[in-house]
Amino acid sequence: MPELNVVVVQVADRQERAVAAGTRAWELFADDPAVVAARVDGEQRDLSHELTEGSEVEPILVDSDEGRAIVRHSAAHVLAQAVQGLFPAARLGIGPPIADGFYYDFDVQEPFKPDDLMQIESRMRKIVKEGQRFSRRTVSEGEARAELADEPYKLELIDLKGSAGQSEAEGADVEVGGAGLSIYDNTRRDGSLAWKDLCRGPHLATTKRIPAFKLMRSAAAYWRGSEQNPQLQRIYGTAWESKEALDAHLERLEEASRRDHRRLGSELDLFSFPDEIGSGLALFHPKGGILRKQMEDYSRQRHVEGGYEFVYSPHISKGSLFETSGHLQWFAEGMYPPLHVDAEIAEDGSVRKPGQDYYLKPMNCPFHCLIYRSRGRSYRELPLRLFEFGSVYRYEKSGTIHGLTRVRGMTQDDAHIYSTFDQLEAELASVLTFVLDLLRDYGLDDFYLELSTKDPDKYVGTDEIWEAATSILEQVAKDSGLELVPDPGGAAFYGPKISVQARDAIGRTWQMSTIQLDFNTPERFELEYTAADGSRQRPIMVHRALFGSIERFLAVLTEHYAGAFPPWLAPVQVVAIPIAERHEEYLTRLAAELRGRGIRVDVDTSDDRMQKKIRNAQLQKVPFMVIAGDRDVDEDAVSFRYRDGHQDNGVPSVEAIARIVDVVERRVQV
RNA sequence: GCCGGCGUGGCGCAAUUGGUAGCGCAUCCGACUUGUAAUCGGAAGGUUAGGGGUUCGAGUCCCCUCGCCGGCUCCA
Repeated sequence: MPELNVVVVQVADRQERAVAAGTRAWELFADDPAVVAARVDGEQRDLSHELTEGSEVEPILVDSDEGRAIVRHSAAHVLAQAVQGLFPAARLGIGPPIADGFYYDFDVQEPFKPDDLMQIESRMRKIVKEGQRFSRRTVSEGEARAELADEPYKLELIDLKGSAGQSEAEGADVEVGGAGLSIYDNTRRDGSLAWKDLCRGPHLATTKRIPAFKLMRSAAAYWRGSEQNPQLQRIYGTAWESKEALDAHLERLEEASRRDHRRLGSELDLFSFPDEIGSGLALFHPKGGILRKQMEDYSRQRHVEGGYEFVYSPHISKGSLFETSGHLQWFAEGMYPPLHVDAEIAEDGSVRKPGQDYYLKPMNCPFHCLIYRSRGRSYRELPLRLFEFGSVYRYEKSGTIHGLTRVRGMTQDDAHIYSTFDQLEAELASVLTFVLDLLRDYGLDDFYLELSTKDPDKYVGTDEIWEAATSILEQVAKDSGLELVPDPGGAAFYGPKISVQARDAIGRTWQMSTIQLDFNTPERFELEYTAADGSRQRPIMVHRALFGSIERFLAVLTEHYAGAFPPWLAPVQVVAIPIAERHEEYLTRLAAELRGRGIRVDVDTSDDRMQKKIRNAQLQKVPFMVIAGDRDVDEDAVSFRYRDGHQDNGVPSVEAIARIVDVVERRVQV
């Protein structure tokens, strides 16, 4: 029997082996159920892949990112088979693996209903049980077209592939990526064909190897991601390497929903969105107001220290300002429509005065530019840092509004820095440090950076300035020591940017701060400064917002802390709980002292039972409960109870006050 | 904006095949004062998001509007 030499790469070692010709990848791994596919010479392959001389073969384990993607991709095929079984008229879109799961898009007459999902899922379970084999065969374009004649969307994908262009549809490369075309057959144990799909693979050996999955929801999605295209019905599912991993994922989702700031916002009485006001417009209640004020006060203090100057600008302006800035030309649909004022119509209906259009401002920068331009500027004044908590209004599409994270009215902690090119590097470095320090003070400390660079099809300014500015940004980002993720082509047309992404307590990432260079706006506003040599120069403008918007930042903090804010931010820092009515006076005196030290404290003098008061404070996630009964009063002490339920009894009141004040001043979490 | 789902007192929920709206918490009143997550009793509170229609009869069925939720698209 002819032999081959192959290299088997296990986790910790490489070993050369001679195997019989015709050996398939799975044979190297003794049919280990944890191995779902193989990496052969750098390419992901099915376990049934036939090895060739010199192949380097590495197992892909089910609990790796690649392994889970293969499980999910296979689950997507099972989903599609189940759907076409139940709804033979359903035409296939694409069905890729995604973070935490998979989806498949279908063109169907009737959108799926919740009951349909249950039916589909149970049919999927049958298919999994059947243990259908996934087998790959390569086909010519003509063969593929013939076999998929009934699947117009697949044919379109083949067209796209043929027409040189990379397919832009997310996930489409999963169907037709790589060199040739391949079709995956699902065959039953008796060898009959159950289903097939155009697909690059790889897949699991059989459907039975899908360890755990669940359908999550259905929703419409535009074909190939474009609003111009028809909508298909998408079914989302999740799939994992084990039942335990699936359960853990579902538990994470529940945890996320327990932390949902919209829910906590009403439970903790922080804010609301009354229908009477309008979509995406929030009302901050007193407790939310305290949080917001704390955030703003501390931010202001840091900005003073950082050399920013504070400015204010109105919420509305004549349209001409936004013509100068370019907003009306490019982003009018993102702005509230104008208020038309001052028009006068004569008796005979003729226009005596045409009137003016005023707009709610969607950004603060035009105003700051006018402040810059209000008089001649010298290079000695630069960098000039203008800061404002500026409230802006954007007419976001109705379907995109989401709690405090996507609103129509928001307040940005916005600043614009006008700088010479020579100052740029030092200024950007200090801004980035400033940003990260501030975010850390609010308890976020796990970051990475994203560098968005020029979109070659859409930009203003010279290539030289883009290159120079981009390399400065990159240098600054690298010097921070943080992970840097490139975002090629992601820049706005007017300049590159760095954005700071923060991971929260349960590992989700949020885009927080952005530091954005702008070569365009100074031009449009004809901003200048007089340089040392007397020449007129144009400053470079930097837009930066640290919180992004206060509303959004509050939402992120709420979810990060699950509503249990660190004491310095907590709306109520201390609840004093008397065990009986006769202890109220003692606690009232203590509370007065705390209040004198700037602590937000309530004494619960309601006629509830003390246990009930503890429960209420606990549900409100108050950081400190100080409880006093006879023993404490006698000893001039209090008993602490913390949010985690642990207690510390008989603490002398002087020490108790010091402890609370200390934690608040140090801005630490308890 | 698009597709789908949902919309019952402040909040969370219930109302068999369409038969005339209930419960818990919160609120108010009264009693009780009790060492670490819910004391007891009573009262008040809803033209079932709004409008139109079908029906002897609509919270339940149909249409429109508004809002919310989940995705898609968008996010200067």
